[in-house]
Amino acid sequence: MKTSSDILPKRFYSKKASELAPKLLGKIIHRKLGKAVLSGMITEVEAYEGDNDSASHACGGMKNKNSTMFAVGGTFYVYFTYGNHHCCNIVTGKESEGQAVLIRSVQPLSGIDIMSMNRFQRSCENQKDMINLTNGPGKLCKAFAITRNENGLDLTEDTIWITQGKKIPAKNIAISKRIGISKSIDFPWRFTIADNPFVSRKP
DNA sequence: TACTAGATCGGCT
DNA sequence: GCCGATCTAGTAG
Repeated sequence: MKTSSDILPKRFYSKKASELAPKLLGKIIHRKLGKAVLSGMITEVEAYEGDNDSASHACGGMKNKNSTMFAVGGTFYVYFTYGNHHCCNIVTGKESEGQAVLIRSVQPLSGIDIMSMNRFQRSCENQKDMINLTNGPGKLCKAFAITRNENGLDLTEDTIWITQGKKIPAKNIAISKRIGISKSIDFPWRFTIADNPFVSRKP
């Protein structure tokens, strides 16, 4: 069991989104749910910056919907899209910069039965179910029971927090173009752990 | 296995 | 109205 000293400090999040994103790979995200704690290793992320990034929610300035994205680095930003999907982001940089890293996939580590019930209303039966549990932004939010109620949380507090986890060597990080957007699609700001099956799509 | 379309709803035009 | 940082089921090959 991790201790609180492993929680990544606020200053860890003070970098630009595109610099921080690869460093988040291999980190462990934890989410307290009642008496249980769900956790998973981050395997896939995408960076979204404010300026020069027309795909970012922050592009065009602060609005009601995206105001959390302009919070200080280390804040959790959750938004709702396509009718029934939530996506979760980690805000980076300084306050009012509007940068964030989208978490696209994690590898389930603990609380797997609870995640599976959240998503399938049944237990995982095989490896395929395990992968399908959290290999996409909407999927992992459902498995972790993340909704807009969690928007704006501080990632150094004890509801949702991130710990050091495993260090991923640079050569095991695959870089590719972002997925699922129609603007600024050429930015190489998608980072995945090479050879890890828990990603939404191979680069 | 690969591609296509429908679901579904909050916020912006 | 329309569109979206998605997912799933369905059809074709």
